[in-house]
Amino acid sequence: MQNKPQKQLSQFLAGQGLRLTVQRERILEVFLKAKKHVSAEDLYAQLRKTDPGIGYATIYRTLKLLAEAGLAEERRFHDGFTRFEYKESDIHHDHLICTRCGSIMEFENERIEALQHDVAKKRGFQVASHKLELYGLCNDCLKKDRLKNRNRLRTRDTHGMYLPKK
Amino acid sequence: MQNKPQKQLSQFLAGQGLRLTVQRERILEVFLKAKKHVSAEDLYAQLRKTDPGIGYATIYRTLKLLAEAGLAEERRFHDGFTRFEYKESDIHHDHLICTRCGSIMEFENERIEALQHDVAKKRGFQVASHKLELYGLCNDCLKKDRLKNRNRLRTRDTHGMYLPKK
DNA sequence: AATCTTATTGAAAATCATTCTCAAGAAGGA
DNA sequence: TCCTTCTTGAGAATGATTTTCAATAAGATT
Repeated sequence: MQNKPQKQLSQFLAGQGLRLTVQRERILEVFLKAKKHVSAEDLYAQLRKTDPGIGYATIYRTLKLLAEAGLAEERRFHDGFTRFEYKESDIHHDHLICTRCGSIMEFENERIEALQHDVAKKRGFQVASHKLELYGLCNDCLKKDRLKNRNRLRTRDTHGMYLPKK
Repeated sequence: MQNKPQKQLSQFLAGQGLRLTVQRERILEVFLKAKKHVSAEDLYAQLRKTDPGIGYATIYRTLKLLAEAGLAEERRFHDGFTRFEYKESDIHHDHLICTRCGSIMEFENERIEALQHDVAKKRGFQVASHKLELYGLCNDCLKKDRLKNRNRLRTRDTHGMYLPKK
């Protein structure tokens, strides 16, 4: 069961009259090992360590292929470039994105999905896919903020005024 | 009350030590008249009819200003470019986007918003803003599909096979 | 294994929306 | 009117992604 994605790719390629190349195998391999939400740049940086000859174009092309093969999903958040995510199953999930540290968390909520369909139905709209992203501050960043505030409190003077830094 | 947006802009500019120019006035005017979700290109096309001298850069710059002044909101859907929408109030709304004809509809649903906050709270995440987009087929496009299918049924032969086109 | 066809690759050029640069032109205060 | 500083328009620059094209490699055929 370990090489299911590989099989899925080669079957897709065969079905389309396309060829399985070393580059495609390597890109898939690194893509699977990578953390979620990888950009083409991430993959390029990772791949050039082991496959120095590989080009940007090939990575972009292969990523697109993986998406067509159902192995990857294309995501665009608000930082200007496209990220890809391994698609393990058909379970859809949404994202929480920290605007300070850039971390991305996932969640799923069937009640939200149900309400979305209600809204659409009311308008005669047939939903094919959706995108829900919550932007804000993650727990870690909030913690750091609280720490900073606590320190600030400690450096007030006797009148309760903040002392100048340093 | 008709020129509230104009006032809002000039107050914003004054507050920032910026200047109210004819270009800015014209762009705001056309922006307000335009349909929702205008791109810089839309505005450029519209403006060049009456103000042929105006440049792309000025439009982009002004649109950004309008956003800072709280008059416009920047939106990025999945067609590659940025659209701006007049912000009439603080009521947030989400979008239904037809992937065939490109039409964009709006909706608001407080129950969805409430659930979003629940999800975030559970992770210690502080939501500042969010984005919810439903992609699919709008009522009109679905109607057209149904029509097409009906015609197709009528042109089957006596064995129930579809007849070749034309 | 040798051959042939056609997909694939890498490098560099092209794209395209958006941003920046900079000299010339306006706003608005003195 | 003069002066300072902001703004403008044209075109160059940016930067992620695509395309081009000649060289290379997959995989089918012999």
